[in-house]
Amino acid sequence: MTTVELGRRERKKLATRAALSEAAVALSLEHGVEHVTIEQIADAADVSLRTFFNYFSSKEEAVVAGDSARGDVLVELVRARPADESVMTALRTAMLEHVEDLAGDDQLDALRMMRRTPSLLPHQLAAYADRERALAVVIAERLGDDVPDDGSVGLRAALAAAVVMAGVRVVLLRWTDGGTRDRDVLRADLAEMFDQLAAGLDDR
Amino acid sequence: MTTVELGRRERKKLATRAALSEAAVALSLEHGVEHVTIEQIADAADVSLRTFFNYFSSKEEAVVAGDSARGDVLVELVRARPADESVMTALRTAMLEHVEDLAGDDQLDALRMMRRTPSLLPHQLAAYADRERALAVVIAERLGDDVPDDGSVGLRAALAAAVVMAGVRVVLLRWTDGGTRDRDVLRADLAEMFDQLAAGLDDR
DNA sequence: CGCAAACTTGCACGCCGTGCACACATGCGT
DNA sequence: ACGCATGTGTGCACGGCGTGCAAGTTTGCG
Repeated sequence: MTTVELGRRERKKLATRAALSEAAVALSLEHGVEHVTIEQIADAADVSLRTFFNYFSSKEEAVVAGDSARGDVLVELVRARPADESVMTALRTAMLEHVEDLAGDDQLDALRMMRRTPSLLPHQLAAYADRERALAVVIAERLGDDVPDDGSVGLRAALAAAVVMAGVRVVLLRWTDGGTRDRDVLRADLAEMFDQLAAGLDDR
Repeated sequence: MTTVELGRRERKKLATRAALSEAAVALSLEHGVEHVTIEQIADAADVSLRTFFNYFSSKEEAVVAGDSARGDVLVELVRARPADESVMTALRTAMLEHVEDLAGDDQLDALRMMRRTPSLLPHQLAAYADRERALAVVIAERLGDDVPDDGSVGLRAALAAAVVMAGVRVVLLRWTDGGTRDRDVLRADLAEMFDQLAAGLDDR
């Protein structure tokens, strides 16, 4: 992790950012995203409205930030898999590990709130796209491709990243929308998703 | 097509919508999306600013509308494939047909402009998500699933739709970002994309 | 022709997002 | 310990955004 040594300044920044994001989620859970103003969020985090915009460029970004951070963890889990694992094996294993990181019911409630708020959808998808780019780089490295500084990768890596993120998104959406909170169900759906991808999605 | 018989009212509405969308694209191409105000778009389409919001809820939506409509065509092409084709065959064939619909250089310039405008990304992705839902329904019907009125579909259909849309997005992005305008290159990349999906994206 | 429904428009209002200037805190070299 | 360069927080101002509302206009239909 990069969280080893930070000066007071850095720590304060992270704390403020976290406070803003948490306030955004809490207020949105209570009143609905649409009915929360940025000013309320800033007040709850005890900073000025102007300062809010030093950290996030919109209310939606603040609400989604937590979810986004969880996605970064997934990318790191993939990177941490042994180099001799195939791409799809590494992705599958990392994803199943990642299910453990989904914490308690409050986080799940927040997830549900986000997934069913239409105005949040564009920003959630944009967050997915960000992680997809990061994941593509990790996959390209695993494939032995050399990745230029601009982050452009080959078709194969970009495709694998996009497809798996799409699969994860679909499975996660169905799980949060469904009534159950049983993680075994989620694990089973993820496994089936990877199985179908491996089988080429063929129906004949 | 559904464009057979429309009253004057409906035709005017479609014309206004098209005029707004085209004005949005033209002005964005000329000045950049960020520097175009909704008022300018409304003026160019010769309607009031207030009327703009009767058609689109944001500038971005208007700019992306054309691209979005093209996506609907793709979904219809898939639906039109013979019922005895497998899902992946129908998707592959429809997509290759769809390449023909990409018209001249001006449309391509518009596409390029959209793809490289960051503030448009969320709305483009949301548009993709809309078509993904429609595509999932078409796929579910082809699989013989019965689709309830709320549009919910099985994992298999949802997954196939999401994965193929993700693949198309990746290939299209790489093509527009690359220098070439050669459609044979695009066709080849699409074919390779489907091949890799069929092969389960496996690298061992 | 006349009415009901749909569409357009102007107005008003509050929120959003940013540039700017200035105050203040921090870290760093001396 | 001190002072300076740099970075961060805040208030202010301003223009654009998005919507509810009510009044005016057009369209479709009996």
